[in-house]
Amino acid sequence: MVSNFIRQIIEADNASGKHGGKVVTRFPPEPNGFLHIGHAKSICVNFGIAKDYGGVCHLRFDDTNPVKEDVIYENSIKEMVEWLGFTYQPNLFHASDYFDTLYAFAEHFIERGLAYVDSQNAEEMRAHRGSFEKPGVNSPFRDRSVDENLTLFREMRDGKHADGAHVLRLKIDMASPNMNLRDPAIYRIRHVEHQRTGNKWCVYPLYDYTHCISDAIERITHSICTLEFEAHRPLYDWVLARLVESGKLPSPSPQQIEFARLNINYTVMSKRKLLELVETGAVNGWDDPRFWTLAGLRRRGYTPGSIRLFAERTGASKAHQWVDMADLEGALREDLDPVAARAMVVLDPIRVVIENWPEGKTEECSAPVHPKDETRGRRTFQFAREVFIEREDFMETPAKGFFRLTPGAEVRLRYGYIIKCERLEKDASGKVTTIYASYDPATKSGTPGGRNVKGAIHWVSKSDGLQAEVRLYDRLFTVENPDDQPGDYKDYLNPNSLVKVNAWCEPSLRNAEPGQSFQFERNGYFTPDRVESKRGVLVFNRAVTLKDGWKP
RNA sequence: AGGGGAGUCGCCAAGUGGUAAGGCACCGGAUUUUGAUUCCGGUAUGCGUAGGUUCGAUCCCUUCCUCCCCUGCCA
Repeated sequence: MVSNFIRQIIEADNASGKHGGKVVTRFPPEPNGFLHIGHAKSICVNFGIAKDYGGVCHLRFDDTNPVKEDVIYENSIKEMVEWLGFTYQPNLFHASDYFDTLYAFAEHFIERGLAYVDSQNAEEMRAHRGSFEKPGVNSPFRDRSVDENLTLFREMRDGKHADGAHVLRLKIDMASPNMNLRDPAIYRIRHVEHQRTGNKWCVYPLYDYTHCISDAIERITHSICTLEFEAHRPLYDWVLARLVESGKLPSPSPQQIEFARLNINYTVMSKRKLLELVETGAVNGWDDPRFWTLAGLRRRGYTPGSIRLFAERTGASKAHQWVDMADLEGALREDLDPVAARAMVVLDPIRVVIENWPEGKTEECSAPVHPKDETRGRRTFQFAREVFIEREDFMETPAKGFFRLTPGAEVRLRYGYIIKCERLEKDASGKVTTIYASYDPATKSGTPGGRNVKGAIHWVSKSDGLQAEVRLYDRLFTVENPDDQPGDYKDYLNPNSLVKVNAWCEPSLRNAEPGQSFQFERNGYFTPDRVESKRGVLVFNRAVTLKDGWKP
């Protein structure tokens, strides 16, 4: 386990007995969108740390803004957390579980003269907030009496005022250099039905006020979030300190710790841009396999283990991360290589006719399901007169170092026979349409003492091969950081990010199901598309290519 | 009257006063009927910059530079 600054804080707290050795973290998504790889990182950090220190991690939906939130997002988020391999039961919570307490605490702040109802509109509040260089000025409503504040706040709660008419603010310091401390709003009026509390409330608490109190109620020990909340920490601490000093909340309070969010090159991650790409049809839905949403990654063939490995490798720090897409791909290869069943699939077929093989004859060949695990058994397929090989495994005029099929030369059809290219047939444009070859009957794969050649390529015979659609994905954008380019980020979409091909597959793939991962030998890792692949109509997604060490 | 953070190999990332871990990538070499995997070996006289303190500095002090975040009744 790699050390990082968060673990150091926890270990120091455990050593001093600050929380009695307990570690309780939380993953607090707002149910207003789908999870992406950045959230996965946060999930792995929070659940991972809890697990490593014998603690628990809560899943808490930050559902304080009913105008933006929806249960469909909540369900999707739960599904993805589970898919990643983490268990949140019985620690599933909602900020809305605490609305009663939050409200009572708000009255408590009013009674202590630490909160007031402000009747300025949003524009006036903004104008009075000042700027980075200039202090703000107090609201004309700042000195309302406790009774007046209480009365007004209760009226707000009781639906006597329109949206935006008033807001409840903490009375801190309008001159603070930290904008978050310039009398932050903590309650606003929203006559909107809430997905969980229905029409019980028409005032809803804001994030800064809600989050810290929710953490404290759940006895979270370490509240891990991203860097942009650093400037909110003084407010987080201020609210809890006031509640602790009046005995409303226990001590010690949770500690907010911020780490750098994850960025990955050749993609965009903001909710707004993801939504725009979906709505403009640049991609096909939230689970498009080119998206780094978790739904997209899953559909593409990424495994939970690969994402956990990736999260572990990228670590947690306060320096801004800009991680190579290749690192995620590497983690997938590493996760899949030891377990993925192998199969031969020709993605870009070229016909080969073996002229000295009798018409109509077939012969069984076999190969291990996994080359390093014979207990997984073997798969079988036919050798026949007519087979398909990969177009890129043939070169009419071979480049230096090319040791696959070439005119007059030999190559092994993996698990089958050695063949020799005798002559070619081309169409009008010069494209090779058929390779005529001969085979050497003494070279069947596995023949003791048999001769061998340098090259071995994959193939599928026409006699028992299956046809399938295979979707080849590439990076969604052509530049490392689409957000940092002149013009619109959408100008940099990769027009070749999806290429569909008709492939020939060995028969063992007949019953392939979504959720299964296969290594198509010498090509990459593929999975049946969970939406469109069916028995008899196979559709595979390429999750990632194999590493290719060949350079001409 | 601004405040808060960050800068260690191509990408991540430990170390925080005793002479630069590790991973990924990359480069060699071995094995290989996947140009994959696996296995061996290699890769920062250097820690944003310039000074200072010290026997000794990535670490402490000072200067400067670069980047990120903060003025929602979003989270």
